[in-house]
Amino acid sequence: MVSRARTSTSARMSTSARIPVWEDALRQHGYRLTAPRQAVVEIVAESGRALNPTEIYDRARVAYPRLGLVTVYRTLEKLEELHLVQRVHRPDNCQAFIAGVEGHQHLLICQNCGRVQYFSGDQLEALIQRVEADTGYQVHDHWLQLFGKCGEC
Amino acid sequence: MVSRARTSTSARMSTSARIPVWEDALRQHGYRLTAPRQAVVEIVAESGRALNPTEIYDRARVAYPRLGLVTVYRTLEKLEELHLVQRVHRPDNCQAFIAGVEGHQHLLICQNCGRVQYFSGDQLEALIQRVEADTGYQVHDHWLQLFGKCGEC
DNA sequence: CCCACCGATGAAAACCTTTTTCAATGGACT
DNA sequence: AGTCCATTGAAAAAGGTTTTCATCGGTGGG
Repeated sequence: MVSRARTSTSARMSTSARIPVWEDALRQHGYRLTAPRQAVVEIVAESGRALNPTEIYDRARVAYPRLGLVTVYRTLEKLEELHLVQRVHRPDNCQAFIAGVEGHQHLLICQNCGRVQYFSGDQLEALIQRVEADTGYQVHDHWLQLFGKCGEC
Repeated sequence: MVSRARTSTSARMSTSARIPVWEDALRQHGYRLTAPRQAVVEIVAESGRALNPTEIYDRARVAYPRLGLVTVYRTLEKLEELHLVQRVHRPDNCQAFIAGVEGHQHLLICQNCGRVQYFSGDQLEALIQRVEADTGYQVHDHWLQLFGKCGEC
């Protein structure tokens, strides 16, 4: 029951299709494409759940056992800088990462299994204008996150 | 330029008026009211900015120099459990605390000085229903945070 | 008003995650 | 193939949070 106009980018681009895009982005920003980086990219690009550095490390070592945890941190830093991944904030854990999407989208997170879905169309302009008038703040950015239970949980 | 109906609870209750309420809440839940706790409560209740444990520790020690950092952590844990304080999540730091308010309200945070203001009236019901229909998730909770620049910055 | 109990405290140690350091490695371009 | 320098992994350092434990002191009962 997904209306086309509202389909999230993560649904539009298959997770495996994301990998060459990320690898190009790394190269185009002067970063070398190495085996340990490929192992990290592969895990994060293909996960529909937010993963923390240790989880990524454990999973990526299956494909590349020599991988060091430090490299996971360093690769995530670069992927975040290129907006290829983004950090997911949850009440108990703000150190998890998920593949990013283009444009302004928000997250819907399953509290049970951690599955993450993007959505857009928040229409907060009126609210933001009202809050600006009420408080004297200038609003430059906003976060909206929904928490719940996914269809499979 | 604050419209009355929308005034935040934090504006309605003066920060100093919050202290006896908090102290009662602690007692009513079987927690003792001690000097170190009072020192912590006073700092958090009176701050309009989100403070992290070390900042609270530094400020509270002015009034109570024997205070230990561990007590700050333990007191924050209890205040959070009683919903008297809440954690503030920001892109770079999710370990800061601010006095909580009753009911469902959201945060507006100054990116420059850290001043925090509550607001309400998000009217996200329609959006949430649409996202539920699109994704098959059941939404149980949401976070909305605005970031910007306060009137004094 | 004093006592006794047991929750609360502070210091130190343990823990866990993240960052820094550094010598060795190996992509990418010539 | 050779050179340069970004990248790597291991180890150490750093930082922040939690646990441990002996002592202290609020609070309620006598």
